Amino acid sequence: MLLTPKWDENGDEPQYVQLYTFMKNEIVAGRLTEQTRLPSVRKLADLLGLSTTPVEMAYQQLLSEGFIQSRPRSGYFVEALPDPEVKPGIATNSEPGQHESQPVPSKRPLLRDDKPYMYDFHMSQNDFSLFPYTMWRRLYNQTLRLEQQEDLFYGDPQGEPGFRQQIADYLRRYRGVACSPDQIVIGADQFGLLSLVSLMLGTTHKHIGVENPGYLLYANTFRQHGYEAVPISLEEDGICIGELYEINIRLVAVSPSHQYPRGMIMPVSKRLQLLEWAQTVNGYIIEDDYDGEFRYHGRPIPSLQGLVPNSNVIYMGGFAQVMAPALGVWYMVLPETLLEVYYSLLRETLLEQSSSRLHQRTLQAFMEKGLLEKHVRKMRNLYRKKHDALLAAVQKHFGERASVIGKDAGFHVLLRVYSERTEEELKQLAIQAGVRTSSASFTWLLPPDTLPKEFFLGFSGISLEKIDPGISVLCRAWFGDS
Amino acid sequence: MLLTPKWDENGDEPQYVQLYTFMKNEIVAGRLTEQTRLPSVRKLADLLGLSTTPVEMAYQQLLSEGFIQSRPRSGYFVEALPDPEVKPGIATNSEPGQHESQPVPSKRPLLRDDKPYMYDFHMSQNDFSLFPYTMWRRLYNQTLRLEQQEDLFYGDPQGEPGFRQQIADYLRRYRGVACSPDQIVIGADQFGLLSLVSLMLGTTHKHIGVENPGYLLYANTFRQHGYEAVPISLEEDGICIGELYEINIRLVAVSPSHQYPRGMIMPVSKRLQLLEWAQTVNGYIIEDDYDGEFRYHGRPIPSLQGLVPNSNVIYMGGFAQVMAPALGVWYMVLPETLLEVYYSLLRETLLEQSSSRLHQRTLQAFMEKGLLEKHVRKMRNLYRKKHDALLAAVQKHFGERASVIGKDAGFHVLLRVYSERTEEELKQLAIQAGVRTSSASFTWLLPPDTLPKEFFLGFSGISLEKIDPGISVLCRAWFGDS
DNA sequence: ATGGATTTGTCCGTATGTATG
DNA sequence: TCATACATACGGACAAATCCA
Repeated sequence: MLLTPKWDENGDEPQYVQLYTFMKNEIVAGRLTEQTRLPSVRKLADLLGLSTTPVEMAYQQLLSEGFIQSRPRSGYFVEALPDPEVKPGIATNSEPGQHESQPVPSKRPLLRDDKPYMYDFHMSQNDFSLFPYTMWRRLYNQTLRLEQQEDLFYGDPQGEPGFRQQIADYLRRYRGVACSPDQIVIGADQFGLLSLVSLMLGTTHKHIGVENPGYLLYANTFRQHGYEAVPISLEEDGICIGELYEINIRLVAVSPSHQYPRGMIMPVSKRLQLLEWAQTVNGYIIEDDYDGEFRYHGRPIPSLQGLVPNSNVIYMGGFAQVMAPALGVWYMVLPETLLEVYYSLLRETLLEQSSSRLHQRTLQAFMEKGLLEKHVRKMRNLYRKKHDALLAAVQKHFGERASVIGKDAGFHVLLRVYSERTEEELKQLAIQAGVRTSSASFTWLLPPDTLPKEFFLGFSGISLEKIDPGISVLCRAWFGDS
Repeated sequence: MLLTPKWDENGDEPQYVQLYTFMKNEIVAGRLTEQTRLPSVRKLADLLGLSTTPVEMAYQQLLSEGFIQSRPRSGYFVEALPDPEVKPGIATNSEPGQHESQPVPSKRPLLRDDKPYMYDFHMSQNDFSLFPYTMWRRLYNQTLRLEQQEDLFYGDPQGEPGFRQQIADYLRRYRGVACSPDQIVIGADQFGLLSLVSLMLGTTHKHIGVENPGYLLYANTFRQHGYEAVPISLEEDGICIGELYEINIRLVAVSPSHQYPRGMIMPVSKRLQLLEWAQTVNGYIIEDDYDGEFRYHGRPIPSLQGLVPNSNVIYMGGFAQVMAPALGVWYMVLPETLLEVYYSLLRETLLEQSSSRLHQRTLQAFMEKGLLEKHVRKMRNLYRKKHDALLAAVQKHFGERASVIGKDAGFHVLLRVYSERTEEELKQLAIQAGVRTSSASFTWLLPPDTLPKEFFLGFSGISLEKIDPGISVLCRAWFGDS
C-alpha cells in the first residue's frame, strides 16, 4: 500500500508525480477508503527515503484534485470518491478487485475442536483460576528493566544458567532426578527438543520404540526425522521388555511414572529391567514425565532417571502443566554420555535458544522465591478435588456400567464403557448432549483387533461444580434415564 | 534432596527412620547447609504422601541429635555441622564429594565470546536504550489477565490469528510482501522454522544452494536434516544465476535486499531472473530479510517475494532486530503452493506453537496501536547515526588503508584492510587493543584460494561516543601511530 | 485533568541539474 | 560562453494539535 514495489529510480517521471499517481490509483481502486488517514508527510518521506518536498508536492496535487482533504496539524484524509453517476468509468472499474486488503477467510483445517461444550472433559486442560497473575506480572516487570538491557539479547542457547540451576534443584527434590545444570536443555516446545534428540541419536540406528497405546508425539516427531516408530505392547505394569529385546532397536520412549493414556505405574523391578536393557543394547530411554508432579493419593513416583546413577535416560519435562503452556518453557535432562554430542550439535548449527529469555528469567525468580513449590501444591490440591469428584460422580451415575482406568494422577482418567453401541454412536450421543469426551482410540499406533470402548475424561479444565452434572448427562445420553 | 529416590516401600525400616537417615546424610554430606530451612512438617508429609506423624518423628530424632534446631512457629533449621576435630571421620569423608549441589563449572564450549571489550564492534548487537520498556510492560500486563485465562493455554500452532493479520499488514506496507495471514507461520527461532521448511520440501530433492559467502545458518540447518548444501558464487550484484542452472538443485536461500555479509542489493533484473529460475525448475527460493527495515540512505528495497504475485518464495523475518531477540518471535511467509503441505505436517505431527502466546499477543497489541512503526523509525534513526559516525571515523583514521564494503544498511559493514600482516596477526592485535571485530572468513562455506582480509564492524551495539575512539584505537593497533 | 513531549501541516531558504536567452 | 529562470529535491523552523504519563 505504501511501499511501491516498482520505482522509476532515475527515469523521466519526477518522484512526486510517481507518488501522486500511485496514491491516486490506490484511492480509485478502493484500497484506500474514505476517511483513511494518509501517513504524515515526514513519515512517508522517511519511509521512502526521500525528502519531504516531493511527498508534500504529491499531497498538494491530490489535495487540489479533491482526492484528499487536509486537516492542518492533524493529517491528510481520503475524501469520498467522486459520485459514480458523474464518472461512471471509475465506478465500474472499482468493482471487481476492490478491498484486496480485507482478511481472507482461512482455508486452514480445524486442528483443535474449539466448539463450546456445556460440559468439557477435554483430556488435558489447565485451570488458570489460581494462576499467580499479580506475582508473575511483578516478576516479569522486574526482569524487564533498562538496567538489565542485556537480558533482551540472545541468551545461552542451552537455556539461562541460573534457570537451569533452579530446575536441577527442583527436579532433584521433587522428582528424584539426579543431574547437574549442565545436563539440562531448555526449549520452547516438545517437538523442538525431541527433534534435537533425534538429530543427536540419528547417526546410527533410526528406530524408536513407543508404547502402544501411548503419546503419539514421540512416534510422529521421530518419523518426521526419518525414524521408524515401532509400537511396543503395553503390559499391566508398563511396556513389554521382552519385545524390546526381540526387535533391533536402541531407543525407546516411555512414561513410567504415569503412563499415557492408561495411567499405570512402572514398578521398580521393571524399571531396573528397562535400564538393564538400555545398558545391554547400548541404547537410550526417553522418560516422559510431563505430569509427574500431579499424584493425588499415595506417594509420588520418583523418576526413572534417578533410580540408577548415570543411566542412559533422557528425561523430558516442562512448565506447561505446572504453570501454563503459553509461557513456552520445556526442558530435557541429557545423560552425561550425550553432552559432547549435544555440544557439537550446538557448535555446528549455531543453535539459538527458542524459549523466551524473559520467561526463563521470570520463572527463575519465581522458583528462587520458592513460589513454584507453593503453586504446584495449590494446583495439586485443586486437581485432587476435581479428581475425587469425578470418580465419585462416575461411581454414582454409571455404577457397574463403566469402569475407571488410570486414576490417582494426571489430568484425566479413561472411562471404559460397557455398552452395546458402537464407539461412533457413543461419540455422537456425547456431542449431542453437550459433553466433550474424546475416544482413546487415537492413542493406538497399531490398534488391536477389537478396540475397547474407552473415553478420556479430563478433569483439570472443567469447573468443580460441573463435574457431577456433566457425568450425569453423559450417562443418561449413553444409557437412557438412570 | 527431599524426595528420596529409593524408598523401602513395605520393608523393615520404618518410614520415619528412613527419612531420618536420609536427612542426616544430606546434612553430613553438606548438601543441606547451615541455616537452611527444612520443609515444614505438613508440606513434607504432603509431598511424600505420608501423614505428618513419621515426618514429625524424623525431625524429633534429628533435633534430639543436634542436627537441626527448632524455632517454634518458624521452622526447623539446619545446625552447623559438629566440629571436625571432634568427629574426624566425617571431616575426611566430606572432603572429596562435598557440596554436590554447587554449580559445577561448565564443560560446555564457549559459543559466544562474552569477554568484555573496551570497544565492541560485534556484528549484530542491539541497542536497547530505546526499548519501550514501560509500554511493553503495560501491554504484557494487559495481556495477562484473569479475565482472559484462555490465553494461558496452548495457542494456534501456526501462531495467533490476530497477530498474523498484523504481520501481514505490516509486511505489505513496509516490506512490499504480498500475503494473507494464512500464509504466515510463527515460530520461536529460525532453526525451528527452517526445520519445518526442510521437512516440507525434503520429500524430493535434498539439496539447497546457499550464497558463498553467506549466512551459514541455512547450510547448517538443512545439512542437519540430511540436505546437501551447495555453495553458489556471489557476483557483484548477488548470487550467480548461471550456476543455479548448472547444478541440479531446486532450492536456494538468498538475502536479496541486503546480502549477508557483503551488503549488496540484488537489482530488479536479477530478481526477475531468479524468480524465473524457480519457476523453470519448479523449485523454491528462501528470502532472508532479517534486516530489511534498516536502510539508512536512499530508498528502502522492497522484498523479492512481492515482486511477482504467487511466486515460489519463502520469506523469512522476525522481531529480533526490530524489537529484541529475547522475545523469541520469528515468522515466515509460505507461498500458496506450500500451504497444503504445511497443514498436513501440522496434522501428522500435532505441532505445538513454540513462540510464547503471551509475547505474540503483546506484540499484536503493540502493532495495533501503531507503535511498531514508531519504534522501527526510532531505531533506524539511532542506527543511522551510528552508521554515519562509523563511516566518518573509518574515513578519518584509515583513509586509503582500508575500504568499506556494504554500507547504508543493516547492522555492520565489512572493513577490507590493506595490510601486509596476516589475518591472524590482525585478529590478535585487535584483541590486544581491546577491540572486538571478527574476521569475515567464517562466512565462506567454501573459501576461495586467497581470502581477502575483511573484518566485521558492527555498529548497532556500540555506543555512539565510542565509535570514533574505537576505530582510532583499531587503526593504531594495525598500522602504528597515525 | 494537566503539563510536557512528540507529531503534524505548513512555510521557507537553499542546492542542483536543465533549459533558455 | 555566460547569466538567468525553472523544476525538483533537501533540510530546517514554527506553531498548533495530539498523545502520553
